[in-house]
Amino acid sequence: MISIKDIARIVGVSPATISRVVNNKQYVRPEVRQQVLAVVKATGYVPNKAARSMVLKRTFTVGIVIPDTFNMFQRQLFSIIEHSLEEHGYHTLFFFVKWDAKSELRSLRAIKAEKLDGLILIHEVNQSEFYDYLTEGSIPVVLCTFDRGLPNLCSVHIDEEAAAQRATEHLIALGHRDIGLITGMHFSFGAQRAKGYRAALSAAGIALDERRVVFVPSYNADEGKAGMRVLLSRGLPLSAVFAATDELAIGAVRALYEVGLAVPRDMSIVGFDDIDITANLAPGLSTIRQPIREMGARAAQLMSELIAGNPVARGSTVFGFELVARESSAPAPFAD
Amino acid sequence: MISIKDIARIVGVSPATISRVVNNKQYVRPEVRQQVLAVVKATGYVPNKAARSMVLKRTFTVGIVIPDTFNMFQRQLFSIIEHSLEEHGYHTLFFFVKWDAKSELRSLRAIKAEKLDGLILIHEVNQSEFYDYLTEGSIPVVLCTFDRGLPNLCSVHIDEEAAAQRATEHLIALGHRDIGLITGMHFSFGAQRAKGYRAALSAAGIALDERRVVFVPSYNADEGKAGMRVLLSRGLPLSAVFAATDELAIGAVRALYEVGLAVPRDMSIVGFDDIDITANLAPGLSTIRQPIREMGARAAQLMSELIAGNPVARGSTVFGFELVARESSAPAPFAD
DNA sequence: GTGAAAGCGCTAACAC
DNA sequence: GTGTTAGCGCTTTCAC
Repeated sequence: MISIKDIARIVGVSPATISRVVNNKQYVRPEVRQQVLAVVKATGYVPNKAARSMVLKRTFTVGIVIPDTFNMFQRQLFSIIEHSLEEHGYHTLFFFVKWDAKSELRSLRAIKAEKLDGLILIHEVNQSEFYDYLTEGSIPVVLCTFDRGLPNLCSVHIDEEAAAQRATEHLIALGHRDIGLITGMHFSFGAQRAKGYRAALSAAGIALDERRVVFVPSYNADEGKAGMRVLLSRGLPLSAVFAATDELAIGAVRALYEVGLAVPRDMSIVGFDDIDITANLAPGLSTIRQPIREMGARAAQLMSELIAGNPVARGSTVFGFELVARESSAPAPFAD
Repeated sequence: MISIKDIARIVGVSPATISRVVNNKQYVRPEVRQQVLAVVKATGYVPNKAARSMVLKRTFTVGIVIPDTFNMFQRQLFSIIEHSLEEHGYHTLFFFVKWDAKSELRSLRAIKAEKLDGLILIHEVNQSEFYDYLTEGSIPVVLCTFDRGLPNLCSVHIDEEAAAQRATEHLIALGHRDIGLITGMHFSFGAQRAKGYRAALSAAGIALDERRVVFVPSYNADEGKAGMRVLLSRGLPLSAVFAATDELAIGAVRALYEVGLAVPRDMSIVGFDDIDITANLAPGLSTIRQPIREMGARAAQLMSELIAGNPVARGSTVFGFELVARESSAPAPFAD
């Protein structure tokens, strides 16, 4: 591999001069600069990042911790963050972590070894050892789409509970009273969205029946299908279901389809997240839109400020959400 | 940041000994080894990867080049590759590249700077400068889901044309004669799948009408919707459409829904890839299944062999495919 | 078994 | 303006 010394030898100057040119520093005669640039181009020389980061003690790389089985919302989000970070001059290194202690600790080790400039979490880890590392201040940290009440960390998210309440209220406003909930275990948003659902029913004076609530292990379409089957099997009146993610909603619609029920004719469905695909389903899925672009861009920007050492307000940045009513939710039968 | 010297000082031995322990080398007294391990654990010491890779001239990192706007198939694929690579002891660094020369060249620079142990491409780049780098042999390379007839590179893919032909034949076997095609520009698979479609029609003695073929700029649902609208606007008889990806198919179904047409009652649709979501749509999408797990695992395994310097057969590894018939394709009206 | 020393590729003082 | 030097954190001979 061609190194800075090789270039120096070819041009007939010292490595220091090459370094100055490559890093756009002053104090190089224009002619020399041109010569160096020419040789760099001809040889395809690119400075070794490892060597560079060793002396600079900066890696220009920020880590992104995401769930091993990231869903479409998270996929969109991390694409956005990656792009924003790139605009701020940072590379991105992904750490896929599973929902178990071993995986978290292994990732933590890897993260430490990389000597990253910063870390963005899209995945809620659980190990206290992990949080100790995050809060000890050795690295700038931004939590994205959740917070944990850690006051000295920056986080970017929406009001999950209020949003879920809004989704449920939408169904109530359409005249539905027998409203089910499919949500997931793990990750605090699953419980927060359940809380919003309960709050909406309660505010509308609808008695909460826990048999209309299903917690599934994960947030994908397969689980949504399974969850809807459980709901149907309980035999209670049910005219609408709020699913805690769009993917759960998609699976729920599928379960209905398999038993010959149509959406929204026989059942209204509302999802959550407004992932790309929802608008293109048939019927289009009513859902809660998170301002994903703005959230991702803000996370990247906060990170960049944090790394630069600029003063940044710690704590939560709470974004607004929006109900997007599409075809999957319709007035309840016999609604007055 | 705590370094090997710190550990050495604490334990009261030399850095060399610490290195031996950390890397599981021989020639360390058991007692000393235990002591070192204890201090490593207590301090949370993790060797600096940059320093390590500088002396070893290995980074234990393989790059994955993926399209900036990766689709769900590619998302599944790179998750699989990432996991497999991890099992082989490698980290993964992603390079998102756009379909333009500037982006490709920028990524190429970044790739060179990282001094990666290997590179897997899920994205077909175009710049000859990029291919020069890939073929010059300075780094192990595996192409995944495509090949470019570069005999000295390893590639893993299916027979795109045969698979597309199979998809089209499925529609023909259901009695369809007026079959449209929606496919994309860029990436050779778009053209290969179009070729398979044409071959199937031709083999069945169905005259090819180019007005039933639409090339859209990209492979997502929005484009599928746009493509279907174009097809409908041309006013030709049409009872079935083959979409070159599942996402295109999803958009096509949506376009039909918006004008009050139902699948498969009014139109049969076949997609391609068998992404996760297709089985959970309503109706489920008939499609071509690529053996994505096997392909991803093989790509990772080839890479690992290549890095180890083991002899590996260069050229293409061609995997089989499978037609998955679900509800979106049904017999043609008036089929005999 | 263990330590001292060299060196990986680069940047940043500090001379000149 | 430019070169010399030291050193980032690590591994690896080579003495001992």
